[in-house]
Amino acid sequence: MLDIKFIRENPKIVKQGILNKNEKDTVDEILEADRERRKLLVTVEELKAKRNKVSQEVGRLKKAGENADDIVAEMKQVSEDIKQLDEQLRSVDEKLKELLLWVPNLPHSSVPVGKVGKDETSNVEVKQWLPEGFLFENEEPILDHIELGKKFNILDFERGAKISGSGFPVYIGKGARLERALINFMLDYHLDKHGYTEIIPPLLVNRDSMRGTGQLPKMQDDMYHVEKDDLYAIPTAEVPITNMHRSEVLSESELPINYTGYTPCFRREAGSYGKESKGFLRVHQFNKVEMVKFVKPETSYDELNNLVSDVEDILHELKIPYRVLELCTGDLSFAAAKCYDIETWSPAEKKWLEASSCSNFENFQARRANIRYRKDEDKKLDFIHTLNGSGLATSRLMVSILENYQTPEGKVIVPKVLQSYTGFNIIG
RNA sequence: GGAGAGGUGGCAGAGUGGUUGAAUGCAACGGUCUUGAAAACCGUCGUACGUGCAAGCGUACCGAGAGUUCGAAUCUCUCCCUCUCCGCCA
Repeated sequence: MLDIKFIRENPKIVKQGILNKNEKDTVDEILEADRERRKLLVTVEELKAKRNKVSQEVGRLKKAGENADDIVAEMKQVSEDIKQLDEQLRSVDEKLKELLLWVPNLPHSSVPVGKVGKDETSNVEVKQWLPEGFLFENEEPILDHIELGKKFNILDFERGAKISGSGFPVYIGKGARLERALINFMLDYHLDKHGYTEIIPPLLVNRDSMRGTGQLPKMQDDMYHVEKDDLYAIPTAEVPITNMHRSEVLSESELPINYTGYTPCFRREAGSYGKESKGFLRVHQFNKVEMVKFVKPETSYDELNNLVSDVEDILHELKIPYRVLELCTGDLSFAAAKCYDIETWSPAEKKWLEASSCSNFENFQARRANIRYRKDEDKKLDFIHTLNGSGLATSRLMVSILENYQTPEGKVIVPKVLQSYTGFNIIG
């Protein structure tokens, strides 16, 4: 959520940011509601001040045994007016809040501006890393991850569709073990090498949590919702973990807070059928190790770099070719001010696949979720900055691992760092 | 699912419907004392919004919402949450 004062004072900047993000510009509507709200507020507060004052006077008069009927009658009318104005105010207030919830975060000034219209072509590749001996062109025929999954009986998309519907993969035997190895390896690495604290959060969360991180109201249709209890299945561990500190005041000395956690993630992906939807490329349930940071505002861009570097470490260990993209304004998510995507290479698709997204939300989520810290220097409260990054999503990563680690003999080698976790070195 | 108890400031804990934003204690912060520290003593010590160049002023907030009243932390109703016990269950 943006600060209404900031919008009031910088409408042009806000409008430009919204335009660059291809979101709906409601700034004028907001300013109008804000003006109306303040006008009503001044009027009603003056009346309330009067009521408070006179009511005290009534008390004094009655105590002294004097008659107060006249001013009581007058105050009765004032109270009636207050009641009406309060009702108007409440309605304007609600409208304003709703409008504000739909305003996206503004892109950081360093973010490349995309062309008008939803556009990812202005994303900038800032880095590419390839393991030793890697070639983009393979001499031997390459099987894609679906064929490999079938061949070794380690992945079963058809049975997943039978059990739940398409997009719910089943992992079998060595596939399941490899998946679990990957999760454990990544978690252990972040804990031991990067110093994160592990969280196992709830997978169903309430409305306030979804609003806090910015999924609601915009992404309503993309989420699984348990109607009976009004709970949402998490689309990412970002939601429960960031909301751990919702409505809390943290002390400066405990920042930065670095959490990591593994959870399944659930996404309805409404309306996305047909587009890159085969196998693991787009699923309704997948596994992800997530990293979440709560930091002081002045450190958040350094922390964003740390986040990307923590993801890269994992890929170096796994020896998976990847590239880092700096997203342009048109490709930035609703809540992000700046974001790097990390994409891993799929030799069968001959494509880069998004396996991680590292974002700085600045104080956008902190405002929505009311997460603040008390500064040492002046003891004042301020919003913290939140960041998160996938470290990483196993589905896309699994595609890259299976496809990149194929041997000419038609087997798949388990990446070295995972072997102690899997207990086997080869599939097939 | 059934029964009961409770929700007040960072915490603990008062609060006959009328200078109560809220006693008191602890914690925290500043100071005096001390070679230093502790103790003791003195002082400060909520947040948000609005308004003003500013000092300031105003309003709201005692789980949430509605009601009674000139006036509600205090009375009434509804809801939410937490805890305890019983039942069911992994």
